[in-house]
Amino acid sequence: MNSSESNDQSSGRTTLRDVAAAAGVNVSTVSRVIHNKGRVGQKTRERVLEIARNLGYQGNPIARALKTAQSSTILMVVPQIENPIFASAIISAENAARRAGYALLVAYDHAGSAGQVIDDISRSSLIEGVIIASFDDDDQLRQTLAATDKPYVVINRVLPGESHCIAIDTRQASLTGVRHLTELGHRRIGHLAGRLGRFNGEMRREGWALALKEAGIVPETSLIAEAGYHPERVPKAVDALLSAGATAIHAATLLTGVAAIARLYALGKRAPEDVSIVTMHDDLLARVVHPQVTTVRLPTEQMGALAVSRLVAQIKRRSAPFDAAKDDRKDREYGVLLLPPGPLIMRGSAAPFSSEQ
Amino acid sequence: MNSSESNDQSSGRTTLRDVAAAAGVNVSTVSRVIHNKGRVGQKTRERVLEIARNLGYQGNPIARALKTAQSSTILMVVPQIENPIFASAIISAENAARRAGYALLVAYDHAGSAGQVIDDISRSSLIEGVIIASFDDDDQLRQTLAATDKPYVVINRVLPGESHCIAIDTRQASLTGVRHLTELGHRRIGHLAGRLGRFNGEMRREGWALALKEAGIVPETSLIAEAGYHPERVPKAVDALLSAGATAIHAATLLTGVAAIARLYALGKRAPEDVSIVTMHDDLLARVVHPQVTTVRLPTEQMGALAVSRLVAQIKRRSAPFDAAKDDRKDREYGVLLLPPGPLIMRGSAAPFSSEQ
DNA sequence: TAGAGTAGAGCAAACGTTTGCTCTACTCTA
DNA sequence: TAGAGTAGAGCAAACGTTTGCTCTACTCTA
Repeated sequence: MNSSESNDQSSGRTTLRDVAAAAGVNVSTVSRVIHNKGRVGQKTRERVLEIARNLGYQGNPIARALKTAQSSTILMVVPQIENPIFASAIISAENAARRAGYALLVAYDHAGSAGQVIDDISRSSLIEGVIIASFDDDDQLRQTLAATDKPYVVINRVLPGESHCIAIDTRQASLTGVRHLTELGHRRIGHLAGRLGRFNGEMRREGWALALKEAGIVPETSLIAEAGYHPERVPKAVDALLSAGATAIHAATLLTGVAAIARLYALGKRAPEDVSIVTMHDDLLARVVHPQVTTVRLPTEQMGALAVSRLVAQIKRRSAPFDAAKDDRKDREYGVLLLPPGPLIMRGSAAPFSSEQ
Repeated sequence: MNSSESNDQSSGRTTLRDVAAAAGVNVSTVSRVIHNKGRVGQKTRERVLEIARNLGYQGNPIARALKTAQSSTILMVVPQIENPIFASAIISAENAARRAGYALLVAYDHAGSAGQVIDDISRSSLIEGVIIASFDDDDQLRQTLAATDKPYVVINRVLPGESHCIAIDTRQASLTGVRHLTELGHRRIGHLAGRLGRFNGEMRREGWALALKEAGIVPETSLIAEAGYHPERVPKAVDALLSAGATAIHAATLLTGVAAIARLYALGKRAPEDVSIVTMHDDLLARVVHPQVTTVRLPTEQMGALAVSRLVAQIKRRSAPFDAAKDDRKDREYGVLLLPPGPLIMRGSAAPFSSEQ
């Protein structure tokens, strides 16, 4: 009845003012207690803390954000969420963000324009930085980045001239995978390519060629067939490689590698007896099919976590631009980061070359 | 030099005040123009609009949120992101949210406690509602929901006594799938079960049993083998079903269905020649293996989109609790929603029973 | 032509914080 | 014991909006 009786008459949520009133101190004191800032007496501190706890004070992130101009929110834009590489990057990024006190907004770039997504989201949320995975072409992505006034990190590709990139050295991954095949005695090794002309597609093709040359084999164009990330293009591509005499195939992605195995079955052939298959990225999928897939592990989780930590470092640097003392510790975090692939996981899809193949 | 020369001296971002000053009107007028609220003259409106455009005024979501107590942010908690069901629900939820003017925070519940996740996120973000997918048991989830003061929608399961649930009628999906097998002449149909005792596990088992009874077959316990969502448990489970004489298997999930096919290969058997496989949920995975998987499509995207629209309806209702006039239109959105499954997609993993099996 | 009505705008408070500055009452030192 | 120094607290402005209220200058109607 009494209007000063209860404070849940208005918003319902306990506010700094409520705590201050209950403790008989100024709101500024409560604020300082909560954030451990400024000097406040031992007894006052304890009393305020207890009252805050009793009243269930939570703090209003919005009000704090307005004052400090920091929303503690970052955005991650992905072009595909069903791709296990992005799924695992999202998981690890979300974990890393939460640990760093940031919330992660995830947006799916269904229109194929990361810039548009960023604009849309910015309308309803104040985001402090962006992690971008995108299939946009170099120029378009560069434009998007140029138009962004926020810190960002590009993942899963290297954009020439752009230093805030974190990618996986898939050239090395392909090299490792194909080397395994040459060591198994294969000489005619096909490459079921990703998207040629794009970063990851080219890296893989180069890795394939490198491993071949290493073994004294001349890479032949006829042993390259492009399928991108599209399983439906795999059968035709596999057929082409088989016609070219491939006894082994290096697939650019786990999904197309699995599809290649399926194609072999459909042709009445088998992996690895008739054709060996090696791909990259490890995931449930690799263990759920027969034969289980021999693959090079990719540090996708590391990529997600590092993207967050680099982004957060940028955000912090920006909010304290002249604090050079702290900067030196972070300086090494500048520059393109190309993560080495994980180990080769030998499972059942690759076997020694046999003259009967 | 002149402190009134430029406004990018402070935050850098154009503010309502900047626009008002440039247009020679009060900030309140600008606000009304931007939001189409209140009466403002035609000429003033146009002038303000143009100046706002020229200055690149964007609006500050944080300030708006503080004033209106609406952050336009919702949280989606998922227990697995690599599960294609959740991946597709996330995609569609994110799209629906963005269209409704909301941003979607995605959090991965790695600790198996949705409540903890909600608390953590609430610390850094003001969220208006929560979409929860969880593997917590009924009691734990109920506790979490009771502790939440925000609107919520539980997806992918029905919690007895809880009306804000959206699930897929997987009993019907299993019925459809198994009926297909009985129609193909199979009599001994094994069930590669999900997690028995849990909602989706039980629904599927019931659907399997229903279809059997429909065909005059008595469901036998020996024809049920539990594998959950764990592919590594599939081989043993499949072996058990085969020992029990199964000529066909209904797998509770696409992933275990695929693993079952792999197990057959490992045993020197084949699908569908030796054993037919039918599962549920359609996804790239179903088309990437050999044989391609016969499956019952699940409306996972619809589930994600509906979760958002129901949640948003709840949020709106809460912010205008006494506006009964608008309510009647939304009333039908109350109550548990059990979405009918999609059609059976016939691919290569199920074939007519043959006496040679 | 006088009075009522209204369209178009401005004023000012408020949302819940943070933080620079000020004030008070001590505790030291010389 | 007087003066300087400091610990502990409060004051008040500000972040960028939204919105109820007020004010002014019209345009009507009788």
